[in-house]
Amino acid sequence: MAATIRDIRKQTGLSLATISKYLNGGNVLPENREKIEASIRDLHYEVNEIARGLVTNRTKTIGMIVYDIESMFSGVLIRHVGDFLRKEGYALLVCDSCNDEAIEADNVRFLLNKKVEGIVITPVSWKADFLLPAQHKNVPVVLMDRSFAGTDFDCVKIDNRAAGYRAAQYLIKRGHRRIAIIASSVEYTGWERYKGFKEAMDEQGLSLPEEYCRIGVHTIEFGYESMQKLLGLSERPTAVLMTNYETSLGAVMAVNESEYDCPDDISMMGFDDLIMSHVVKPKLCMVVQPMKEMCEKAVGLILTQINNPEDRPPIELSMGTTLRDGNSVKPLQ
Amino acid sequence: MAATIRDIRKQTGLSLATISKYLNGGNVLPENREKIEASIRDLHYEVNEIARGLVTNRTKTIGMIVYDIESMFSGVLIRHVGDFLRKEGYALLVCDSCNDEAIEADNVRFLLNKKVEGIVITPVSWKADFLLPAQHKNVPVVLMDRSFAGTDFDCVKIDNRAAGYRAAQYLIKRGHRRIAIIASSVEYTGWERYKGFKEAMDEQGLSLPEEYCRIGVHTIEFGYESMQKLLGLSERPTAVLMTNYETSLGAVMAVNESEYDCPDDISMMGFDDLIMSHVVKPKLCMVVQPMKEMCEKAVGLILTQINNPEDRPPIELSMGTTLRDGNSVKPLQ
DNA sequence: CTGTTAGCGCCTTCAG
DNA sequence: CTGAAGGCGCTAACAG
Repeated sequence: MAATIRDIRKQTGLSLATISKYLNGGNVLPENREKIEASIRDLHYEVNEIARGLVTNRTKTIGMIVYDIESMFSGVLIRHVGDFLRKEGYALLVCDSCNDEAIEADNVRFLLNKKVEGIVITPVSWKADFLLPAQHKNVPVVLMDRSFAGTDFDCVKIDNRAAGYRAAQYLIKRGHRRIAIIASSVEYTGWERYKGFKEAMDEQGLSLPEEYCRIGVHTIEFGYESMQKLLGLSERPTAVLMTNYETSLGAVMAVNESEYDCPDDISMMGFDDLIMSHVVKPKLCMVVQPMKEMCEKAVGLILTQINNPEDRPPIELSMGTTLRDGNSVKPLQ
Repeated sequence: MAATIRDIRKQTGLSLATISKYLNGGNVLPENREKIEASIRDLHYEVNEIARGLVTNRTKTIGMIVYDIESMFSGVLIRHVGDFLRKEGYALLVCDSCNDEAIEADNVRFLLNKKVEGIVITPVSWKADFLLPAQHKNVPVVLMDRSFAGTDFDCVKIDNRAAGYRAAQYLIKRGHRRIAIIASSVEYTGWERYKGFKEAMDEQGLSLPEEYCRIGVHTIEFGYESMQKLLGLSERPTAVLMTNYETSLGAVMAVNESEYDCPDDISMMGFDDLIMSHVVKPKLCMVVQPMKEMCEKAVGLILTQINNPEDRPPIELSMGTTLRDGNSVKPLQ
């Protein structure tokens, strides 16, 4: 079996306490220090984090629950959160909620059993009940991407409403009047973005006919179908806003397969600049979230909570989005 | 703090051993069983897996290392491996190699420190050196998707060479002679699939001009660029094989944006039926891997190794692929 | 079936 | 600065 500090004691003649102190960065006489180091090399000793965890009550592990691991958005989030955490010596335990609230609740219990020190989550549910067990055990939680009304949790997201609003404004300013939207009533983000969009339209006195308003779910399929439907209307919209990456991707595919040209026949505006943008023509105008920064903030928040367990009001970070120019929107008039 | 079995002892008057036995599914007198269960409910007791792990030397955690978490392939793998593992009470610790061999080697050490009971990995490296530490510690390893020459590890993958071969045959049988390929020299899978393809072409005495042979890397970008280049050739190929999901996606986009029509002007054959297929028109002919079954097998192998630590020769499972028909390949003549 | 007694590998007092 | 002793929460022999 693996070497323990007892083996080192045998080799060095020092006591367990001294060795432990060395391991934890305490002061040890130079000669003893050398003895220990030599022994560690000799025995290929490595600290048993499990045993350490039992006494310190720290596992150096964070749980991350994503709403759907098959979404590309989740992949990017996991990568960056994992990266930042690793730099701090933390591991990431990943759980997938499969867009299902019951599984999501299970995941929380599961991670709690694993004694994670904190949970970063992109929630499926629209209410916070399922996080109660974490609160009871004082396990820090950071919400990402989505949040709940009147929540008690730290949260990192963009101002989805403002993003939707600005996107609409962008199109309106360029002379568009018949604007359609592909959004979601299932995902919090899609719904908020829709509300911002609607607000801007209302302010300008622009009507949003029912058939321009494609509210469904944030999937490639839905983006694709919706765009097909929109293109098939007798009075086509002149511009369409897609409220997330998947719907953007689906919509672009539908247009490219159609007889219509973007931006000549129809203007498009998307969300979330993931891999797609390097590939798609015309270059899509889109609302871009600072994904990496969001992950950095989320990791910062969770570590702060872990290291300073004092009670403080929850921090809600609303990150700014960028409107990235492209040539998928044609100025009218 | 959280309740321990000592608290239960206090409430029930039973001994630690009895309670422990109950917790581990042993036989306990009905009345004692009830007492314990009542106490557990009362105290909200939950087993401390850390403490348990310290004595049993089992963490009930498996590490999974993916070559690139931003690839959609990885997302699907993680989902299914995670699902099957959860059913067995195991957690999944996910690491991302970012397509980088150094990070990959780090990941192995990291997981070993976390005392995972096994490692499932889609490797980046083409040689097994970096897995030596796991072998030394007798930590089971299962390779997925890719493997090494003369390896000592259990492995679940498809016969990539045969898949490439059959895909080529499919096109040749339908009268295609000028066939191009978009493959990879970086990824093991792409390279193997290319070799199978080449073999079929050679057997039929069909030439593969250099400009038809686009060997690069398995990304959307590369698939996109490559298809553009192929479409721009004075003597266009009549069919193109893309050797993975990302390149398939990129190639489809390039064709749809071009002046050419699939399958009238160019036939296409892809790999890996992920989300895309529900959306893309024309329905792409593709080589389909049994992803879910592969994950199930991988989990089976790792659990077998864990539960029967006897030495046995490595098992290499080669799963069959399906050629899914579509209408992206036009029969010539 | 139940209870007692030792540890698992490590950290943390407290004396020295 | 170092050593001895006790304990983190649980399981694994043994006895009874």
